[in-house]
Amino acid sequence: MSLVRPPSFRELAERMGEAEAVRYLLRIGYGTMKVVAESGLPYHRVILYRERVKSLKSMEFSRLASFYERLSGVRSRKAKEALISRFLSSRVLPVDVMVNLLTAKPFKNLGVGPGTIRDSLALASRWSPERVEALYREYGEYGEVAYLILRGSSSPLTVKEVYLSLKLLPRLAREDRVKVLSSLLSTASRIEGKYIVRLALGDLKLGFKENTLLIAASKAFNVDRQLLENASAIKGLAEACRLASIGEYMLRLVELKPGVPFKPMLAHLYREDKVKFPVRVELKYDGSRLQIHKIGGKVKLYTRRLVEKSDVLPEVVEIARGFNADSCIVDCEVIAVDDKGNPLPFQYLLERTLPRKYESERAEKVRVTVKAFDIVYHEGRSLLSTPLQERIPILMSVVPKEFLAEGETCTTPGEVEKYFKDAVSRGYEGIMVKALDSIYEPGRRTYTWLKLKPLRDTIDAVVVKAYYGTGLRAGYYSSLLLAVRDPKARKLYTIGRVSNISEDLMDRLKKRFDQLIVRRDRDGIVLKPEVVVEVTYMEIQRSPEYSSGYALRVPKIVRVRNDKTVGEIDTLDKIRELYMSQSAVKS
DNA sequence: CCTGATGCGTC
DNA sequence: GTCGGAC
DNA sequence: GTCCGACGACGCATCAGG
Repeated sequence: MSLVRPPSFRELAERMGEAEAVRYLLRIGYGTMKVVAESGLPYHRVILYRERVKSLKSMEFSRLASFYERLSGVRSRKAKEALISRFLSSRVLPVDVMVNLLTAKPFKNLGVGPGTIRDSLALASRWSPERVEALYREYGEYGEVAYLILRGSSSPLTVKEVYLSLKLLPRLAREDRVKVLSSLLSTASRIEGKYIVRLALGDLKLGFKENTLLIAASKAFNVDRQLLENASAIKGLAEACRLASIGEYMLRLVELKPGVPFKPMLAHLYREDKVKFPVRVELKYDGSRLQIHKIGGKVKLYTRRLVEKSDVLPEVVEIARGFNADSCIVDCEVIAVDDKGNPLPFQYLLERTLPRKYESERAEKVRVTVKAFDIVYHEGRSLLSTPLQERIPILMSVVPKEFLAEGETCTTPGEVEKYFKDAVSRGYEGIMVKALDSIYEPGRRTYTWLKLKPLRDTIDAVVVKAYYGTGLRAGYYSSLLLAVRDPKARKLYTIGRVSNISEDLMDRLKKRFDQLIVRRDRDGIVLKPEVVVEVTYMEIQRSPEYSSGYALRVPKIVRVRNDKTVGEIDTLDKIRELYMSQSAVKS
């Protein structure tokens, strides 16, 4: 038996530092959990060291958390702007990091949602997951729940430690994600816990988003707002702010170039008083936005949120190879089509655009094509400030006719009306109306682009369940499950949920619903079918989810029908008919 | 191996 | 994708 | 007018659990 006591973790850490000590133990064959036990360090920190993070030194996370608190404490946007502006000017951290910590954007795809948070909080607080979830229902948000149930420790976390731990999550199995999160939460103070939860969910609930931050940054660094906006659409907000902090001249250097995706320009809903003649009207195709970048033989495709789809849609890459330009960026809609080239319902398209990998069987089942409607870069030249009327001829010279969105010029309301009616009768989603003198403003929603859609039929349906709201809607029933009747089977069949309910109406409905409760379940109250509502929608889809076999896409409440009883609501047969009449127009 | 829960991104 | 609501 | 928060449907990806 050896008389030499092996060195304790303390001694090792003093000799070589915490990180090295952990790695030493791992090297000599200790498992992660054994290192945790031996060192007394929190699990997340051991994992970080295991992943070769050298130092965790940086600003204390508690300082950031109290800044978050101050921000959420002030109500007016002006005040928030001022606080953010001062924070950014302070440069306590690199500017892009500060921006990221305010938008939580880097924490958007961690594979963490309410379920993971519930389990992590349960583990950290030793409450049961059921009780944690019950609190969530009451408060509508997990940050507050964390604040309520964590015991709170005073061990100082650093910003870097939290940042890196969260960024690590996607690479871990779910079980380990829960362990890392709960380790962070056990180490944190209660306020810190609240914001760790919110960061992990990618939503800080500070009452502002990118636009407010952008204005604050333009003030903090004294740069032109338009310039910053433009740079942000191309480089992302964090990078644009970093450039702004160096100097306005850096923003001027940011230019569109093929291969670098940018946020596409968006349209407002049509309003008659917003139309500026002459306009270009175009068919509105029911597909997904797609940016085609071409540079020499290389083609890159990006979605609206800048997700690259080049490998998933090889047909589109092939189409782009045929464009009559060496370099260009074309804005278009990708749609699903049948063998004859006729548009298919949106559902089909999802089977092609959602997968992350290309599979030939899928491609054979659902074909896709594109309908291009704009060009923003051509042979080395940005066309962002070139008016639409000049971009269109360039587009037409680059893109073969079959891949162009159908459109024409209108100079009077009558012509627009005629074009619209024709588009609807041909089964299209509606039309776009664009001012001919408009420039292309990346990332902005402007009134120079308008989308006009037809009013659809309405359906009278009965409310069979009401769901608890979350966040600001906690305590209300903010969404309603609807059903139609089948007179033959004498049964009700669900057709989906609807949620655009004003606070006023929610109050009134709550009183009625509370009289009709059949039973409560985990996410809402099941009701005696009595309250009738009239709803409208964009489209009826086949549904695997609802018992009717159909669901409403983009459903909207029109009004509550106090004059109708369950016996008088619409029937399943009518839903079937409406569905059939849709597909009939399309083919 | 299948199924359900969860998360994500499209509209 | 939509809507309601605050500012 | 602008911005934000709270919501709808779908299908795919991933993973835990039977």
